[in-house]
Amino acid sequence: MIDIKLLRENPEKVKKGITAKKFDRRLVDEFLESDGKWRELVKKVEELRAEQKKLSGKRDIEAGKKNKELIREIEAKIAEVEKIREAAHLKIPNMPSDDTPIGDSEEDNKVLRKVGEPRKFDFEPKDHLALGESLGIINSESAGKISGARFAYLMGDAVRLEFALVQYAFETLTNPETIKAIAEFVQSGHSAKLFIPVVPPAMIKPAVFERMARLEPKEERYHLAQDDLYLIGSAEHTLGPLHMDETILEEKLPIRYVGFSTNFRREAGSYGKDTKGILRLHQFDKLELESFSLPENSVAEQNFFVAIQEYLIKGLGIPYQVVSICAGDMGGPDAKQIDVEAWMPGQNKYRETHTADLMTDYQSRRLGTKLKRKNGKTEFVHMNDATAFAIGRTIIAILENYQTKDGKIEVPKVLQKYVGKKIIG
RNA sequence: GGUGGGGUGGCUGAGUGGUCGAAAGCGCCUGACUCGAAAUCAGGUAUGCCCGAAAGGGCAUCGUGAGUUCGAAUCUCACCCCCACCGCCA
Repeated sequence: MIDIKLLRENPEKVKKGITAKKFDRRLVDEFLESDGKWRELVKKVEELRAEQKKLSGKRDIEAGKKNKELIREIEAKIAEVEKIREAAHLKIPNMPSDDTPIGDSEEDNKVLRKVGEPRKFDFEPKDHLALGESLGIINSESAGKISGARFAYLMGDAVRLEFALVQYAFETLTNPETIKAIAEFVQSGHSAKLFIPVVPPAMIKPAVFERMARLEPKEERYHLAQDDLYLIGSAEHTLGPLHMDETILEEKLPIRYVGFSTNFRREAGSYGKDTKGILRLHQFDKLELESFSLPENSVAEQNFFVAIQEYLIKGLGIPYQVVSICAGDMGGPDAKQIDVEAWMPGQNKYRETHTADLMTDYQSRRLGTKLKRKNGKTEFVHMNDATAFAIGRTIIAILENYQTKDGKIEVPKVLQKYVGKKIIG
């Protein structure tokens, strides 16, 4: 939810932001109109309730009864207006940050930097599926028979790679020296608080999903009708509400988590897109960063997350580019979105492997996650979430970038001790 | 799944129809004492919303929602969650 004060005091600014995000600007007027009515009615009913208190203090039963009827009448009206007001408020997205590129689609995203030279092959590089199948570590065919399209079996060394990535990330994110160096690199004095590893629930209640502003698009979610629960599409979905309806003391911030989870996505609307291999599956494992921070530090926190992503992927020796996502292409709750895209020789292009979202107070306002300042004032915390590793996609990047002429895979140096070998094949 | 107990402020925890937005302790803030700190003492310390330039005033909130009542933390109903024990089970 965006700040009601901003809506009332600067509707033009909100309209501008909303339009940039390709939302209907009339939502703002809809909100303001119902908000005006709502305020009028609230004032009235509160006066009546004050009267009611006096009457009950005097034990004036008759007058109290009459007054009560009036109160009920107005309460009914308020409920009506409030429905419209709330609906409009919830639909209004977060405002894009000032440095977010304007644009409608992927084409308008801005490449901030490219790091690492794509490797020159002296043979025709294969794509990950061809490599994975011939090595017997990716099995799409059986998955198709057993579970359908967009499922896969990871086997053997692909599984070793998966858990190697998990260990590599956990080790990095809980290493005081590394985190301190990255934090200092981003901004002098930025908190070097370590990440708490989490395995969060993979199912979530609809109401909480809604409060995370992540239930929509619903057609993208798997719903378990029998228990009215949704499968998460990211660990973010159950990490974000971890401090729902809580007030956190200023000195406890930032709080940082790294969650491992299996994620479920219906991939509605992407029929025919990336249908081969493991780039876009209904089920995939991912390590996700989530943090709750002071508002004044949240921009640096996002940069910190991006720096961690770069550290991790650079450590693997995979070329990548960092992209600033334009207003029309980013998520509703985002104020700013930065993606890291890894070089994938099999497709001869960069593909998204990481994303870092700055939510400012948009989610925390819905979730009721607040902070209490040392001076006693409370406000909403700022939230950030980001990918540490989308494991499947990182495996793709490793297979394709590290393939040898005879179809084997060199294991990136930082992973060798976890995989237990230098060559797959 | 069964039985029992319970959800109260940043935390612990009292309170079973009106004087309760709520005792007490912890924590936190301010002041005194101190060279300074600790300890001690005194005072302060929930949130949201509405009206107001402000001072201030008002309303709501004791898991959530509905209800009974002139009046609800306290009574009724539904739901959610937690704990204990039993059963079942990876």
